[in-house]
Amino acid sequence: MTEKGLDNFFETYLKKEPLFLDKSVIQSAHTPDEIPHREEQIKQIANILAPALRMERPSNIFIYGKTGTGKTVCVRHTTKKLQGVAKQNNIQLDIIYVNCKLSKIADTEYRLVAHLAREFGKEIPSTGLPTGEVYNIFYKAIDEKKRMIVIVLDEIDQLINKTSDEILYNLTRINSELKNAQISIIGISNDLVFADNIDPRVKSSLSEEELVFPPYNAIQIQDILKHRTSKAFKNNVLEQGLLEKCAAYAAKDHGDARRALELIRVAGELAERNNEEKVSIKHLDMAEDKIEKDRVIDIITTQPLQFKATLYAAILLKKEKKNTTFTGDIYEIYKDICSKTGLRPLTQRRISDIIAEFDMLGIINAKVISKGRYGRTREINLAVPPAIEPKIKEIIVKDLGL
DNA sequence: CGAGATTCATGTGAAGTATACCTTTAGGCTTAA
DNA sequence: AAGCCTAAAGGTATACTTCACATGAATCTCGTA
Repeated sequence: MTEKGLDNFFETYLKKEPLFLDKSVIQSAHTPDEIPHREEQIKQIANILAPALRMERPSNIFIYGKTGTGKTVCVRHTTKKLQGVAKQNNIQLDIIYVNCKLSKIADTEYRLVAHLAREFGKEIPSTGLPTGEVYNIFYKAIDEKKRMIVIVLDEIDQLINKTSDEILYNLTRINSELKNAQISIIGISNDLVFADNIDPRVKSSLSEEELVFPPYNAIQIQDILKHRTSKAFKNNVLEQGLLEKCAAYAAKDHGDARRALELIRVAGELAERNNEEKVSIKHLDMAEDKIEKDRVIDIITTQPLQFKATLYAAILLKKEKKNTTFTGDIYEIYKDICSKTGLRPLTQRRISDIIAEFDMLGIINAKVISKGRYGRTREINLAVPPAIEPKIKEIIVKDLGL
């Protein structure tokens, strides 16, 4: 594009009628004022948390529900309101929200507690301190004055699966050590059976109250979509039947409202980019692809080099022969890649773990199978759409300097 | 022919190692009175 | 003498390695019909 062309481009962009009225309303960070079909749950959470306003420690809450059932939104909404009232009445109440899944923020006990302490303005080094010491710093930081603290641990199942349930034990035990402050924990889990695997002692103290968020049905998702899109989009830019279709997409396996909202937002962005006046079903399909693509690419670019090399081996191997691959094959190719790039090869033991992690991330499907006489291994398949494989390869090749 | 033993290739758990980073402590140097 | 800097000592978390044992169905072996 020439300079002149670029000028023109921005000029026309500015003149162009935007399709959006207020895009932020359907972005994932947005906490709406009204949450349809969750009145009951919000009421319950509010009831449980209300004692905080009288400086009585609210019961710990454990919330289950699949993705996109409004768990996070409801908790954020309720805590926000709670904090608002507390502030007006000069009540010392802190709400801390931690998403355990966001890579590297809180994926070990140390990092979680360090993160919490940092929320209270303490400097915690990334490594080197005993975990117990970090707990102490945290205790001291919060126990300075009389206050209530509500800690929201989102996607807590990820954290516990990766480490152990000791973290929860320590956290629930903190209260007995505190003189002034009191903390209350809200755990949010996507995994419905997750709590069955944790220490019963921990479980009973953590889930003094339990809430289950059922999936939305298609009608409810439509409702939510209507509600939000009416604020986000201009009138009449959504093609007839689009919301219904979008809701149907999202309700395919279970009612995932977050996904529905993301779909419609991305569809809108795509339509706008193509200078179209209406968002149509075509865009919805494109959006579905784009979301998946962005998700995968985002995960891959942030992986360490060794992980990339491993994934590259899996991709190469898939090209070579169409049928499924096994750990040993991948390891051989991986070693080749290492020697070509000067990367220090890791052991097969480690690669096995890396493969398992990619499985968790949903980048590959790995199933442990026994081939009888011919041993036992993982049966590995790429789980990324073939369309974006070249893109992934490109990224990895560049990063590995091949 | 069928039950039990064997076998393979790797899964998996535990313990050990390397690295990077932390705090504490003690000694040496500087500085100011 | 007090204050500050530096280096050594002693400690931790994390990512990885090493070691050793666990797995589980295809295949083999061998006793029996």
